[in-house]
Amino acid sequence: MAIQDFSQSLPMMLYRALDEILPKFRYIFNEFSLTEQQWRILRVLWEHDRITLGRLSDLTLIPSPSLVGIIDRLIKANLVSRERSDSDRRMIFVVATREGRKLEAKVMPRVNEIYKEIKEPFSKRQWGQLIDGLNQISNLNKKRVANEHKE
Amino acid sequence: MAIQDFSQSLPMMLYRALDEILPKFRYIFNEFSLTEQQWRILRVLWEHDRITLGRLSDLTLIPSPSLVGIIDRLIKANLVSRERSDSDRRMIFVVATREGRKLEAKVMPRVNEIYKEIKEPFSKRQWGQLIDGLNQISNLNKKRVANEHKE
DNA sequence: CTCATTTAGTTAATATATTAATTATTAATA
DNA sequence: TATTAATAATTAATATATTAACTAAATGAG
Repeated sequence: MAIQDFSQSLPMMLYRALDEILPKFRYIFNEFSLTEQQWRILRVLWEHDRITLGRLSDLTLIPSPSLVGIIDRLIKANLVSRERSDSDRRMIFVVATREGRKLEAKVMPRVNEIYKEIKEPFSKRQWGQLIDGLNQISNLNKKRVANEHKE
Repeated sequence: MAIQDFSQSLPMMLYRALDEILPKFRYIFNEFSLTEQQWRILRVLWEHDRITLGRLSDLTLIPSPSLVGIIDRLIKANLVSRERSDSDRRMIFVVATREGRKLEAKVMPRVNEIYKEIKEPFSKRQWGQLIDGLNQISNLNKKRVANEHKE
């Protein structure tokens, strides 16, 4: 009890949860020849007409060095395109192509179905507690910083 | 509201939580020239005199094809060794070397310190709910299978 | 305006993940 | 026992992650 069980540590629990649910989604992505990361990018693009690489990295949690290659492959698959910003020529917008947009109607229903399946055995309260707890973990630093600023 | 917010989806919440806490640990691992995966393997070996690759893969959640190379590099660093089983010559045991064992006393206190820091802002009840929720996610299939077996 | 600094994106080197195929060994069965 | 099927580990090919260094463009103080 002194040293806690590794397999019950928070990082391993998070990994195991992902390990449990991701394969269900990947199975769908494979049908559309998408990788999980490609999916995440498209998923964000369906909510944004165009988005800079930096912001895309923040929203997808894909590190920018990885993003470069992933976008390259999405372009090769004719699902997105790159457009350099005119106002600030350092920035690059990523935009979904017509084909990229068409995928939404095909993939989302399948994904939503699986998501519902995962969520189903939880009560609304349980699920909320889980999400809250995860949110609290994700905001550990921000809260501390916010508190520091208060004084 | 019809389609839920991507950034609040369970997978992204899990990723974000990992993204928040892992760098804190990696900072320590780097001081000992360990990668996160190498750490996970050592962490398990400190609780097992020897362990087969298959079981090591289960406990660390590192896929076995990855394990091969990671173990190679741990051997090169003189932290573990491979020993083929006599009873079943397909199996290979991984064993920590003297040097590998010595790391425990150096790394664990540092890691425990960070872990405590992460856990601290949570009440015991909150933390328990989080762990329970994650456990429930990780056991989604097992429960269903168990229920199916009941009949 | 000029130079130092910051910012957005990229490149490079190495490590790991994913999926499928392969090898060696063991178990199972006719 | 000869064959076939299952298992443990590995290899191969491609994609992604991590960390550091780098380039080009924009910002900001003097």
